Amino acid sequence: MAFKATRIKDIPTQIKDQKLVARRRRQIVDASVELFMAWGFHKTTTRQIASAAGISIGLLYEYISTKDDILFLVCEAIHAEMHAAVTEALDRTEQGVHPLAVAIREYFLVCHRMSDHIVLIYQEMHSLPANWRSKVMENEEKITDLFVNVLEGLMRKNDLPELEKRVVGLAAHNISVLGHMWAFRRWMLSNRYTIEEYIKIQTSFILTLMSNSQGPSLKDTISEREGK
Amino acid sequence: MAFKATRIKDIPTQIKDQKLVARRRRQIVDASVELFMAWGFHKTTTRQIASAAGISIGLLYEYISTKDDILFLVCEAIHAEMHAAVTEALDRTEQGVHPLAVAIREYFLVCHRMSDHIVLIYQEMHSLPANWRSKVMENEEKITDLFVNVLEGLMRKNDLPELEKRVVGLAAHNISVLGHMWAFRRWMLSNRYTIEEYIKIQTSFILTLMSNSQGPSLKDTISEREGK
DNA sequence: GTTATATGATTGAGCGCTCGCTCAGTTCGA
DNA sequence: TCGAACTGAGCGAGCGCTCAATCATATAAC
Repeated sequence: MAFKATRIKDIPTQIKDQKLVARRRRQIVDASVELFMAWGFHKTTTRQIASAAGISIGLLYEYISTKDDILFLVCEAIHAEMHAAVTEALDRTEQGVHPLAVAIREYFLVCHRMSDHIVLIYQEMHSLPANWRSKVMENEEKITDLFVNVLEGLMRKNDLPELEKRVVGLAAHNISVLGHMWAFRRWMLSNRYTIEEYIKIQTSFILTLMSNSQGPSLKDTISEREGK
Repeated sequence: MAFKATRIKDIPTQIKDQKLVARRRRQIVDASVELFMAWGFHKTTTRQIASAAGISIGLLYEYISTKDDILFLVCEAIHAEMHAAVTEALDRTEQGVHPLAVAIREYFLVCHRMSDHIVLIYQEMHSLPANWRSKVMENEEKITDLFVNVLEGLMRKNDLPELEKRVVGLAAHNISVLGHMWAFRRWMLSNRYTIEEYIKIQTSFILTLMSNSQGPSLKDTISEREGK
Protein backbone atom coordinates (compact mmCIF):
# COMPACT_ATOMS: atom_id res chain seq x y z
CA MET A 1 0.00 0.00 0.00
CA ALA A 2 0.97 3.62 -0.54
CA PHE A 3 2.23 3.83 -4.11
CA LYS A 4 4.53 6.73 -3.49
CA ALA A 5 7.18 7.90 -5.88
CA THR A 6 10.26 5.82 -5.28
CA ARG A 7 10.36 2.07 -5.20
CA ILE A 8 13.42 -0.02 -5.89
CA LYS A 9 12.22 -0.72 -9.41
CA ASP A 10 12.07 3.00 -10.07
CA ILE A 11 15.83 3.30 -9.90
CA PRO A 12 16.65 3.21 -13.60
CA THR A 13 18.97 0.70 -15.24
CA GLN A 14 20.28 0.24 -18.78
CA ILE A 15 20.01 -3.54 -18.56
CA LYS A 16 17.00 -5.29 -20.06
CA ASP A 17 17.07 -8.66 -18.32
CA GLN A 18 15.15 -8.16 -15.05
CA LYS A 19 16.46 -11.36 -13.49
CA LEU A 20 19.98 -10.18 -14.11
CA VAL A 21 19.21 -6.77 -12.64
CA ALA A 22 17.99 -8.40 -9.45
CA ARG A 23 21.04 -10.66 -9.21
CA ARG A 24 23.62 -7.98 -9.91
CA ARG A 25 21.97 -5.49 -7.58
CA ARG A 26 22.07 -8.09 -4.84
CA GLN A 27 25.84 -8.43 -5.44
CA ILE A 28 26.20 -4.67 -5.35
CA VAL A 29 24.19 -4.28 -2.14
CA ASP A 30 25.96 -7.12 -0.36
CA ALA A 31 29.37 -5.73 -1.21
CA SER A 32 28.32 -2.21 -0.26
CA VAL A 33 26.92 -3.17 3.12
CA GLU A 34 30.26 -4.66 4.09
CA LEU A 35 32.22 -1.70 2.81
CA PHE A 36 29.92 0.93 4.31
CA MET A 37 30.06 -0.74 7.69
CA ALA A 38 33.84 -0.78 7.55
CA TRP A 39 34.56 2.61 5.97
CA GLY A 40 31.33 4.56 5.89
CA PHE A 41 29.50 5.67 2.80
CA HIS A 42 31.60 8.70 1.91
CA LYS A 43 34.98 7.06 2.30
CA THR A 44 33.96 4.10 0.15
CA THR A 45 34.70 4.62 -3.55
CA THR A 46 32.55 3.40 -6.38
CA ARG A 47 35.59 1.53 -7.68
CA GLN A 48 35.83 -0.37 -4.37
CA ILE A 49 32.17 -1.25 -4.56
CA ALA A 50 32.46 -2.46 -8.14
CA SER A 51 35.46 -4.66 -7.49
CA ALA A 52 34.02 -6.04 -4.25
CA ALA A 53 30.88 -6.90 -6.19
CA GLY A 54 33.03 -8.58 -8.84
CA ILE A 55 32.15 -6.26 -11.71
CA SER A 56 33.73 -3.28 -13.45
CA ILE A 57 32.88 0.36 -12.66
CA GLY A 58 31.44 0.70 -16.10
CA LEU A 59 29.02 -2.12 -15.47
CA LEU A 60 28.18 -0.80 -12.02
CA TYR A 61 26.81 2.31 -13.66
CA GLU A 62 24.59 0.25 -15.92
CA TYR A 63 22.65 -0.86 -12.84
CA ILE A 64 22.54 2.43 -10.96
CA SER A 65 23.01 6.01 -12.06
CA THR A 66 24.46 7.61 -8.96
CA LYS A 67 26.44 6.64 -5.91
CA ASP A 68 23.47 7.79 -3.83
CA ASP A 69 21.36 5.14 -5.55
CA ILE A 70 23.54 2.50 -3.96
CA LEU A 71 23.01 3.91 -0.48
CA PHE A 72 19.29 3.90 -1.06
CA LEU A 73 19.33 0.30 -2.24
CA VAL A 74 21.34 -0.63 0.84
CA CYS A 75 18.90 1.09 3.21
CA GLU A 76 15.93 -0.56 1.54
CA ALA A 77 17.57 -3.95 1.69
CA ILE A 78 18.37 -3.61 5.37
CA HIS A 79 14.86 -2.55 6.21
CA ALA A 80 13.38 -5.35 4.18
CA GLU A 81 15.53 -7.82 6.06
CA MET A 82 14.67 -6.23 9.39
CA HIS A 83 10.98 -6.13 8.65
CA ALA A 84 10.93 -9.73 7.53
CA ALA A 85 12.89 -10.89 10.55
CA VAL A 86 10.66 -9.03 12.97
CA THR A 87 7.34 -10.13 11.50
CA GLU A 88 8.61 -13.67 11.28
CA ALA A 89 9.72 -13.44 14.90
CA LEU A 90 6.44 -11.94 16.05
CA ASP A 91 4.57 -14.86 14.51
CA ARG A 92 6.33 -17.11 16.95
CA THR A 93 4.97 -14.84 19.71
CA GLU A 94 1.68 -16.62 20.35
CA GLN A 95 2.94 -19.74 22.04
CA GLY A 96 4.93 -17.86 24.72
CA VAL A 97 4.32 -17.53 28.42
CA HIS A 98 3.82 -13.81 28.37
CA PRO A 99 3.36 -12.91 24.70
CA LEU A 100 4.81 -9.40 25.06
CA ALA A 101 7.91 -10.79 26.73
CA VAL A 102 8.41 -13.18 23.84
CA ALA A 103 7.85 -10.44 21.29
CA ILE A 104 10.42 -8.20 22.96
CA ARG A 105 12.88 -11.04 23.21
CA GLU A 106 12.59 -11.98 19.56
CA TYR A 107 12.88 -8.37 18.47
CA PHE A 108 15.89 -7.65 20.63
CA LEU A 109 17.60 -10.74 19.27
CA VAL A 110 17.02 -9.46 15.74
CA CYS A 111 18.58 -6.15 16.80
CA HIS A 112 21.48 -8.08 18.27
CA ARG A 113 22.08 -10.04 15.08
CA MET A 114 21.73 -7.00 12.86
CA SER A 115 23.36 -4.43 15.08
CA ASP A 116 25.94 -3.39 12.50
CA HIS A 117 23.18 -2.79 9.99
CA ILE A 118 21.17 -0.73 12.46
CA VAL A 119 24.15 1.44 13.25
CA LEU A 120 24.74 1.85 9.53
CA ILE A 121 21.24 3.21 9.06
CA TYR A 122 21.62 5.64 11.95
CA GLN A 123 24.90 6.85 10.45
CA GLU A 124 24.16 7.17 6.81
CA MET A 125 20.44 7.87 6.51
CA HIS A 126 21.31 11.55 6.59
CA SER A 127 23.51 11.25 3.52
CA LEU A 128 20.47 10.44 1.40
CA PRO A 129 18.63 12.99 -0.71
CA ALA A 130 15.58 14.25 1.18
CA ASN A 131 12.85 12.34 -0.64
CA TRP A 132 14.58 9.04 -0.20
CA ARG A 133 15.37 9.80 3.39
CA SER A 134 11.70 10.07 4.18
CA LYS A 135 11.18 6.72 2.50
CA VAL A 136 13.68 5.23 4.92
CA MET A 137 11.95 6.92 7.81
CA GLU A 138 8.61 5.47 6.74
CA ASN A 139 10.21 2.05 6.87
CA GLU A 140 11.36 2.75 10.40
CA GLU A 141 7.83 3.74 11.34
CA LYS A 142 6.44 0.54 9.86
CA ILE A 143 8.52 -1.51 12.24
CA THR A 144 7.31 0.55 15.17
CA ASP A 145 3.75 -0.07 13.99
CA LEU A 146 4.32 -3.79 14.31
CA PHE A 147 4.60 -3.24 18.05
CA VAL A 148 1.52 -1.08 18.12
CA ASN A 149 -0.31 -4.05 16.67
CA VAL A 150 1.13 -6.43 19.23
CA LEU A 151 0.19 -4.16 22.12
CA GLU A 152 -3.30 -3.52 20.84
CA GLY A 153 -3.84 -7.22 20.27
CA LEU A 154 -2.87 -7.92 23.86
CA MET A 155 -5.16 -5.20 25.13
CA ARG A 156 -8.03 -6.69 23.18
CA LYS A 157 -7.39 -10.02 24.86
CA ASN A 158 -7.15 -8.29 28.24
CA ASP A 159 -3.56 -9.41 28.62
CA LEU A 160 -2.75 -5.75 29.13
CA PRO A 161 -4.76 -2.95 30.71
CA GLU A 162 -6.49 -0.60 28.28
CA LEU A 163 -4.40 2.49 27.51
CA GLU A 164 -4.79 5.63 25.45
CA LYS A 165 -3.80 5.23 21.81
CA ARG A 166 -1.08 7.84 22.09
CA VAL A 167 0.37 6.15 25.16
CA VAL A 168 0.49 2.85 23.29
CA GLY A 169 2.14 4.58 20.35
CA LEU A 170 4.91 5.93 22.51
CA ALA A 171 5.41 2.60 24.23
CA ALA A 172 5.91 1.06 20.80
CA HIS A 173 8.51 3.69 19.95
CA ASN A 174 10.28 2.96 23.21
CA ILE A 175 10.45 -0.73 22.47
CA SER A 176 11.93 -0.24 19.01
CA VAL A 177 14.44 2.34 20.18
CA LEU A 178 15.53 0.27 23.18
CA GLY A 179 16.26 -2.47 20.67
CA HIS A 180 18.36 -0.07 18.62
CA MET A 181 20.06 1.11 21.78
CA TRP A 182 21.63 -2.28 22.19
CA ALA A 183 23.12 -1.73 18.75
CA PHE A 184 24.44 1.79 19.03
CA ARG A 185 25.55 1.56 22.65
CA ARG A 186 26.86 -1.96 22.44
CA TRP A 187 30.41 -0.84 23.17
CA MET A 188 29.19 0.52 26.54
CA LEU A 189 26.57 -2.08 27.31
CA SER A 190 28.29 -5.30 26.38
CA ASN A 191 30.92 -4.70 29.06
CA ARG A 192 28.28 -5.00 31.75
CA TYR A 193 25.47 -7.04 30.21
CA THR A 194 25.11 -10.01 27.94
CA ILE A 195 22.31 -9.73 25.42
CA GLU A 196 20.27 -12.13 27.54
CA GLU A 197 20.70 -10.02 30.65
CA TYR A 198 19.86 -6.93 28.67
CA ILE A 199 16.69 -8.56 27.41
CA LYS A 200 15.75 -9.73 30.87
CA ILE A 201 16.09 -6.36 32.57
CA GLN A 202 14.52 -4.37 29.76
CA THR A 203 11.64 -6.81 29.51
CA SER A 204 10.99 -6.49 33.20
CA PHE A 205 11.04 -2.71 32.78
CA ILE A 206 8.66 -2.69 29.86
CA LEU A 207 6.27 -5.17 31.41
CA THR A 208 5.87 -3.29 34.67
CA LEU A 209 5.58 -0.13 32.64
CA MET A 210 2.80 -1.51 30.48
CA SER A 211 0.82 -3.30 33.17
CA ASN A 212 1.09 -0.63 35.87
CA SER A 213 0.73 2.56 33.84
CA GLN A 214 -1.99 4.47 35.56
CA GLY A 215 -5.25 3.89 33.74
CA PRO A 216 -6.31 5.21 30.37
CA SER A 217 -5.74 8.89 31.14
CA LEU A 218 -2.43 10.43 32.03
CA LYS A 219 -3.79 13.87 32.78
CA ASP A 220 -2.42 15.51 35.92
CA THR A 221 -0.12 12.65 36.78
CA ILE A 222 3.20 14.02 37.76
CA SER A 223 4.59 17.24 36.51
CA GLU A 224 2.88 20.28 37.92
CA ARG A 225 3.63 23.75 36.53
CA GLU A 226 3.24 23.10 32.84
CA GLY A 227 6.02 25.15 31.33
CA LYS A 228 3.43 26.55 28.84
CA MET B 1 40.22 13.11 35.92
CA ALA B 2 41.57 10.62 33.43
CA PHE B 3 44.47 12.31 31.68
CA LYS B 4 44.14 10.32 28.51
CA ALA B 5 45.82 11.20 25.27
CA THR B 6 43.66 13.73 23.53
CA ARG B 7 42.34 16.91 25.06
CA ILE B 8 41.34 19.96 23.09
CA LYS B 9 44.61 21.63 23.95
CA ASP B 10 46.47 18.72 22.42
CA ILE B 11 45.30 19.67 18.97
CA PRO B 12 48.33 21.59 17.74
CA THR B 13 48.27 25.16 16.50
CA GLN B 14 50.86 27.46 14.98
CA ILE B 15 49.50 30.46 16.86
CA LYS B 16 51.17 31.60 20.06
CA ASP B 17 48.50 33.75 21.67
CA GLN B 18 46.32 31.30 23.65
CA LYS B 19 43.49 33.78 24.06
CA LEU B 20 43.37 34.22 20.33
CA VAL B 21 43.40 30.46 19.79
CA ALA B 22 40.37 30.09 22.03
CA ARG B 23 38.49 32.89 20.29
CA ARG B 24 39.23 31.77 16.75
CA ARG B 25 38.46 28.15 17.53
CA ARG B 26 35.12 29.22 18.95
CA GLN B 27 34.42 30.99 15.63
CA ILE B 28 35.45 27.88 13.73
CA VAL B 29 33.33 25.56 15.84
CA ASP B 30 30.26 27.79 15.72
CA ALA B 31 30.46 28.09 11.95
CA SER B 32 31.07 24.36 11.56
CA VAL B 33 28.15 23.31 13.73
CA GLU B 34 25.79 25.27 11.52
CA LEU B 35 27.30 23.92 8.32
CA PHE B 36 27.51 20.32 9.50
CA MET B 37 23.89 20.37 10.61
CA ALA B 38 22.86 21.70 7.21
CA TRP B 39 25.16 19.72 4.90
CA GLY B 40 26.82 17.05 6.98
CA PHE B 41 30.53 16.79 7.66
CA HIS B 42 31.64 15.27 4.37
CA LYS B 43 29.75 17.62 2.11
CA THR B 44 31.04 20.69 3.93
CA THR B 45 34.30 22.03 2.50
CA THR B 46 37.09 23.57 4.50
CA ARG B 47 36.71 26.67 2.35
CA GLN B 48 33.08 26.98 3.43
CA ILE B 49 34.08 26.63 7.06
CA ALA B 50 36.79 29.23 6.77
CA SER B 51 34.60 31.80 5.10
CA ALA B 52 31.68 31.14 7.46
CA ALA B 53 34.08 31.65 10.33
CA GLY B 54 35.24 34.88 8.73
CA ILE B 55 38.84 33.84 8.09
CA SER B 56 40.91 32.55 5.17
CA ILE B 57 41.63 28.86 4.54
CA GLY B 58 45.25 29.56 5.17
CA LEU B 59 44.50 30.90 8.61
CA LEU B 60 42.10 28.06 9.33
CA TYR B 61 44.99 25.68 9.00
CA GLU B 62 47.01 27.63 11.52
CA TYR B 63 44.47 26.65 14.18
CA ILE B 64 43.90 23.03 13.18
CA SER B 65 45.91 20.60 11.11
CA THR B 66 43.23 18.40 9.61
CA LYS B 67 39.57 18.59 8.70
CA ASP B 68 38.98 15.80 11.19
CA ASP B 69 40.29 18.08 13.92
CA ILE B 70 37.35 20.35 13.31
CA LEU B 71 34.86 17.54 13.72
CA PHE B 72 36.49 16.57 16.98
CA LEU B 73 36.36 20.14 18.27
CA VAL B 74 32.69 20.27 17.32
CA CYS B 75 31.87 17.05 19.14
CA GLU B 76 33.72 18.17 22.24
CA ALA B 77 31.99 21.53 22.21
CA ILE B 78 28.56 19.97 21.91
CA HIS B 79 29.22 17.57 24.73
CA ALA B 80 30.59 20.32 26.93
CA GLU B 81 27.45 22.34 26.32
CA MET B 82 25.24 19.32 26.93
CA HIS B 83 27.05 18.34 30.08
CA ALA B 84 26.91 21.85 31.46
CA ALA B 85 23.24 22.23 30.65
CA VAL B 86 22.34 18.91 32.23
CA THR B 87 24.32 19.37 35.44
CA GLU B 88 22.97 22.87 35.76
CA ALA B 89 19.47 21.55 35.22
CA LEU B 90 19.92 18.73 37.71
CA ASP B 91 20.94 21.23 40.37
CA ARG B 92 17.49 22.71 40.12
CA THR B 93 16.16 19.21 40.78
CA GLU B 94 15.99 19.38 44.57
CA GLN B 95 13.06 21.71 45.00
CA GLY B 96 10.70 19.67 42.84
CA VAL B 97 7.65 17.63 43.80
CA HIS B 98 9.08 14.33 42.68
CA PRO B 99 12.79 14.94 42.16
CA LEU B 100 13.16 12.30 39.46
CA ALA B 101 10.28 13.79 37.49
CA VAL B 102 11.94 17.18 37.61
CA ALA B 103 15.29 15.74 36.59
CA ILE B 104 13.75 13.98 33.61
CA ARG B 105 11.85 17.10 32.62
CA GLU B 106 14.91 19.30 32.72
CA TYR B 107 16.98 16.79 30.79
CA PHE B 108 14.37 16.26 28.11
CA LEU B 109 14.07 20.00 27.67
CA VAL B 110 17.81 20.18 27.12
CA CYS B 111 17.47 17.46 24.50
CA HIS B 112 14.65 19.42 22.92
CA ARG B 113 16.70 22.61 22.72
CA MET B 114 19.78 20.82 21.43
CA SER B 115 18.13 18.24 19.23
CA ASP B 116 19.99 19.28 16.09
CA HIS B 117 23.27 18.91 17.94
CA ILE B 118 22.33 15.49 19.25
CA VAL B 119 21.43 14.28 15.79
CA LEU B 120 24.71 15.68 14.53
CA ILE B 121 26.64 13.58 17.03
CA TYR B 122 24.72 10.44 16.11
CA GLN B 123 25.47 11.10 12.44
CA GLU B 124 29.06 12.11 12.41
CA MET B 125 30.67 10.42 15.40
CA HIS B 126 31.53 7.54 13.09
CA SER B 127 33.54 9.80 10.78
CA LEU B 128 36.07 10.39 13.54
CA PRO B 129 39.35 8.50 13.81
CA ALA B 130 38.99 5.66 16.30
CA ASN B 131 40.83 7.14 19.27
CA TRP B 132 38.82 10.33 19.17
CA ARG B 133 35.63 8.44 18.68
CA SER B 134 36.11 6.68 21.98
CA LYS B 135 36.68 10.08 23.59
CA VAL B 136 33.28 11.15 22.34
CA MET B 137 31.76 7.93 23.62
CA GLU B 138 33.25 8.53 27.05
CA ASN B 139 31.54 11.89 27.08
CA GLU B 140 28.27 10.21 26.29
CA GLU B 141 28.82 7.84 29.17
CA LYS B 142 29.52 10.71 31.55
CA ILE B 143 26.09 12.15 30.89
CA THR B 144 24.52 8.77 31.56
CA ASP B 145 26.43 8.65 34.82
CA LEU B 146 24.76 11.86 35.93
CA PHE B 147 21.51 9.92 36.01
CA VAL B 148 23.09 7.05 37.87
CA ASN B 149 23.97 9.58 40.55
CA VAL B 150 20.47 11.01 40.63
CA LEU B 151 18.91 7.57 40.96
CA GLU B 152 21.33 6.43 43.63
CA GLY B 153 20.78 9.64 45.55
CA LEU B 154 17.05 9.03 45.54
CA MET B 155 17.51 5.46 46.63
CA ARG B 156 19.63 6.62 49.55
CA LYS B 157 16.83 8.94 50.62
CA ASN B 158 14.30 6.13 50.19
CA ASP B 159 12.51 8.09 47.50
CA LEU B 160 13.02 5.04 45.31
CA PRO B 161 13.12 1.33 46.18
CA GLU B 162 16.58 -0.19 46.38
CA LEU B 163 17.63 -1.81 43.10
CA GLU B 164 20.62 -3.75 41.85
CA LYS B 165 23.45 -1.56 40.57
CA ARG B 166 23.22 -3.00 37.09
CA VAL B 167 19.51 -2.39 36.94
CA VAL B 168 20.05 1.22 37.94
CA GLY B 169 22.75 1.53 35.30
CA LEU B 170 20.42 0.38 32.58
CA ALA B 171 17.63 2.65 33.78
CA ALA B 172 20.05 5.55 33.46
CA HIS B 173 20.89 4.52 29.90
CA ASN B 174 17.20 4.35 29.11
CA ILE B 175 16.60 7.86 30.39
CA SER B 176 19.41 9.36 28.33
CA VAL B 177 18.45 7.48 25.19
CA LEU B 178 14.76 8.34 25.52
CA GLY B 179 15.89 11.96 25.63
CA HIS B 180 17.88 11.45 22.43
CA MET B 181 14.91 9.69 20.89
CA TRP B 182 12.97 12.92 20.96
CA ALA B 183 15.79 14.36 18.89
CA PHE B 184 16.28 11.68 16.27
CA ARG B 185 12.62 10.73 15.91
CA ARG B 186 11.27 14.24 16.19
CA TRP B 187 9.91 14.13 12.65
CA MET B 188 7.69 11.18 13.66
CA LEU B 189 6.95 12.22 17.22
CA SER B 190 6.22 15.91 16.88
CA ASN B 191 3.22 15.13 14.69
CA ARG B 192 1.50 13.41 17.58
CA TYR B 193 3.08 14.87 20.72
CA THR B 194 4.25 18.21 21.95
CA ILE B 195 7.47 18.11 23.96
CA GLU B 196 5.40 18.60 27.12
CA GLU B 197 3.16 15.65 26.31
CA TYR B 198 6.20 13.59 25.46
CA ILE B 199 7.75 14.47 28.80
CA LYS B 200 4.55 13.70 30.65
CA ILE B 201 4.03 10.26 29.20
CA GLN B 202 7.67 9.22 29.35
CA THR B 203 7.97 10.46 32.92
CA SER B 204 4.97 8.43 33.91
CA PHE B 205 6.56 5.42 32.22
CA ILE B 206 9.89 5.86 33.92
CA LEU B 207 8.43 6.54 37.33
CA THR B 208 6.24 3.45 37.40
CA LEU B 209 9.15 1.53 36.02
CA MET B 210 11.49 2.69 38.76
CA SER B 211 9.11 2.45 41.68
CA ASN B 212 7.47 -0.84 40.76
CA SER B 213 10.41 -2.82 39.44
CA GLN B 214 10.31 -6.06 41.35
CA GLY B 215 12.79 -5.83 44.18
CA PRO B 216 16.54 -5.94 44.05
CA SER B 217 16.86 -9.18 42.12
CA LEU B 218 15.56 -9.79 38.65
CA LYS B 219 16.43 -13.46 38.59
CA ASP B 220 13.78 -15.71 37.14
CA THR B 221 11.34 -12.95 36.33
CA ILE B 222 9.89 -13.48 32.93
CA SER B 223 11.63 -15.25 30.15
CA GLU B 224 11.81 -18.95 30.63
CA ARG B 225 13.84 -21.10 28.21
CA GLU B 226 17.07 -19.13 28.11
CA GLY B 227 18.08 -19.36 24.46
CA LYS B 228 21.63 -20.23 25.65
C1' DG C 1 26.31 -26.67 -40.64
C1' DT C 2 28.57 -22.52 -41.33
C1' DT C 3 28.84 -17.77 -41.65
C1' DA C 4 27.03 -13.08 -41.10
C1' DT C 5 24.51 -9.86 -38.21
C1' DA C 6 22.33 -7.63 -34.60
C1' DT C 7 21.67 -6.85 -29.82
C1' DG C 8 22.72 -6.73 -25.21
C1' DA C 9 26.31 -7.17 -21.51
C1' DT C 10 30.76 -5.86 -20.12
C1' DT C 11 35.32 -3.51 -19.80
C1' DG C 12 38.57 0.08 -18.08
C1' DA C 13 41.33 4.07 -19.54
C1' DG C 14 40.58 8.53 -18.84
C1' DC C 15 37.96 13.21 -18.37
C1' DG C 16 36.77 16.90 -15.62
C1' DC C 17 36.35 18.58 -11.41
C1' DT C 18 36.58 19.18 -6.47
C1' DC C 19 38.70 19.15 -2.31
C1' DG C 20 42.17 19.08 1.47
C1' DC C 21 46.06 21.33 2.30
C1' DT C 22 50.53 24.38 1.47
C1' DC C 23 53.52 28.17 1.14
C1' DA C 24 55.43 32.45 -0.75
C1' DG C 25 54.18 36.60 0.22
C1' DT C 26 51.67 40.60 2.74
C1' DT C 27 49.80 43.15 6.69
C1' DC C 28 49.78 44.50 11.38
C1' DG C 29 51.27 45.99 15.86
C1' DA C 30 54.61 46.80 19.29
C1' DT D 1 62.27 46.42 12.42
C1' DC D 2 60.99 42.06 13.53
C1' DG D 3 57.98 38.46 14.61
C1' DA D 4 53.38 36.96 14.75
C1' DA D 5 49.02 36.83 12.31
C1' DC D 6 46.99 36.43 8.12
C1' DT D 7 45.98 35.84 2.84
C1' DG D 8 44.61 33.12 -1.29
C1' DA D 9 46.42 31.27 -5.71
C1' DG D 10 47.57 26.94 -6.70
C1' DC D 11 49.29 21.91 -6.24
C1' DG D 12 48.44 17.17 -6.35
C1' DA D 13 45.56 13.50 -5.53
C1' DG D 14 41.39 11.22 -5.73
C1' DC D 15 36.83 10.80 -6.97
C1' DG D 16 32.30 10.13 -9.58
C1' DC D 17 31.09 9.09 -13.85
C1' DT D 18 31.43 8.31 -19.27
C1' DC D 19 32.12 6.21 -23.58
C1' DA D 20 34.51 3.95 -27.39
C1' DA D 21 35.65 -0.52 -27.86
C1' DT D 22 35.17 -5.57 -26.97
C1' DC D 23 32.92 -9.84 -25.89
C1' DA D 24 28.88 -13.12 -25.74
C1' DT D 25 24.98 -14.93 -27.51
C1' DA D 26 20.95 -15.45 -29.95
C1' DT D 27 18.93 -15.09 -34.50
C1' DA D 28 18.96 -14.88 -39.65
C1' DA D 29 20.60 -16.11 -44.17
C1' DC D 30 22.38 -19.33 -47.21
